[in-house]
Amino acid sequence: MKAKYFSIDDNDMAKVLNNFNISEPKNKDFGDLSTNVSMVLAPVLRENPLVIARTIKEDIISNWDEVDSITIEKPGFINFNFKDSFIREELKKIITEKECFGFNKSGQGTRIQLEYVSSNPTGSLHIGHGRWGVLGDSLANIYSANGYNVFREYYVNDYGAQIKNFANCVKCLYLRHFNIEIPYPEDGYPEASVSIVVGKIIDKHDDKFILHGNENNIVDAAALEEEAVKLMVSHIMDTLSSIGVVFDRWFYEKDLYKDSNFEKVIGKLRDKNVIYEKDGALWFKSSEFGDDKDRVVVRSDGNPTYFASDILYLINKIERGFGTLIYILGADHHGYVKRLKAVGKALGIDEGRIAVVIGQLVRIIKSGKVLKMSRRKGKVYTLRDLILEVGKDSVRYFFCMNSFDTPMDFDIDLAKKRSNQNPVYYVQYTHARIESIIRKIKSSTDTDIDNFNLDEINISEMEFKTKTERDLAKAMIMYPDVIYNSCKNNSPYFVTQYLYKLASEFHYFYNHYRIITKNKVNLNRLALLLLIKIVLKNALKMLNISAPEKM
RNA sequence: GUCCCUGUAGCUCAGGUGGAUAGAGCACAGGAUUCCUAAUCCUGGUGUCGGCAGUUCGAGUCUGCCCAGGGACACCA
Repeated sequence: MKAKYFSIDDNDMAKVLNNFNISEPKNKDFGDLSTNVSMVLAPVLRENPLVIARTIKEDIISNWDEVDSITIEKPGFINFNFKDSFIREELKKIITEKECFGFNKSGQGTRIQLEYVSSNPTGSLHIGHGRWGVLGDSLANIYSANGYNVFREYYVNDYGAQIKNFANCVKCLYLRHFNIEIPYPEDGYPEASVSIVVGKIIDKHDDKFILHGNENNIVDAAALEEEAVKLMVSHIMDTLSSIGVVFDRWFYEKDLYKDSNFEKVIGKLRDKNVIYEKDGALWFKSSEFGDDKDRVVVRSDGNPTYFASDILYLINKIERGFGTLIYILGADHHGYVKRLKAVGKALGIDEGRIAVVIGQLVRIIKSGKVLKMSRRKGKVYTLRDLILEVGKDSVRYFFCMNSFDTPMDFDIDLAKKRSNQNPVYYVQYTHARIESIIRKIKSSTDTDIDNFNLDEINISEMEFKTKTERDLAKAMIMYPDVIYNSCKNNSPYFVTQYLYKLASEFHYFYNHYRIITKNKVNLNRLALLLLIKIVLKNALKMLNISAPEKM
């Protein structure tokens, strides 16, 4: 049998390594961990999986110090339990690592840039932007926790046709305020939303942008545009920061065109022979690199397209030395993925360095009905409205609750409920309850909780007197895995799911066992409680959701 | 027409690399508090995993085709 291990050729070995797993079984009764390795080996070794399982059990797993009670089940699963001593060793890490418990170094300091939201500064953020913002921010936290060197960036489109259009709308409404009528742009933005910006400009600057005594040129359009963009960006910044979404850099599109950078890049692309002229426009040969068709870089009127900026920005990111670039885009932008990757390929950038996360769209549900958005009339339920209505914690939790692949419905009524129907409260209540117990210990027992030093707890002597306590301990030591996996899968919702599970186990524990009985504290359980508090806080911090002392 | 996403319990959704009896929450019904916050806990689940084929020891998971819903397909951004 042993000889057979060595007779596996590389091909089969790869297959085995790819397919075998060791994980928590769906059904807890099977044990703490389970592996399918013998079933994966069976076809390769041409041996009954049960026989292989027995060999592995005897020769390998039984030698592991961490493991207790190994069993073999039907098709060939090997199930085993952790020794309590192993769980205790893992628990010690919570005390030594504290707020860093759960972190790992798998990212090896790779510099990684995340770009998200990047909404045009021509209007308020909508609900979807909130989802990308929260997703991006949480993901950034998770990557950091996995040892990456993370940089968060918002790309401001302050260049091109859309911004000109916006500027014209602003100009028109601004002049109208001073009784100068010019026609409102036909494809202009809704007046209702533009007028908010214009109102602010007038409050701040009054008629500063009016050029007096000049018949042909009545307004300083460039300065007005600059001010309008500035106000919009700061409005967006305020909204996002109110839910904890902050950036290391706000990157302005205009900067890409400084110092004739554009001409230089076009020159480079020409040298690489990936660009050509047709119908008076300049085209990029994206179809040669996996896109459906070639794309225009410079229009026949001489203006660069948005795609041109994409190219410049991509090159800029690479030149700044980021190892991996993550783009978080809404589903309405998925068409860009192919051309973006095409540019990467054309420039010889390793494919794995450009990752695109496509998030599906969000609908608002209010009183059981889909809230209809009428952009034209400017009657939009904005992100700011949502934040004001349900609050930061609910916004963050709800946006992290689902896989981003799922189009999501945001149920406003649910998010506002202060009851067990609302998962945010359920999770936060756990923390508040722990704090409450601590207060109680302080006020009505002789245990000196203020000087109760976790470092002094002798975890090695901790006992798991009930299955509940052991399960709680086990749930806690699984937390680092959650952080690792949620990074690997770009899925912050693993953390929300974990939080809910941990909260649920805690509430069960709380309802069935007492920490304080007749003014005496059960120190074993108190220790467990304080450990949960740390893990809970860490997980909440990963999603930037508050851990309240009281509720 | 082409491309992307989705289809799992009444509703909202998990089901990370195929694995054991497909799971949570909500809703609904009943129960629990002399005692640390009842914003809690306990009990109650027969589902054509959208459909049909295929791959294999094994498919909700992989492949193909079909059906349904959402989104994207500009010298707009």
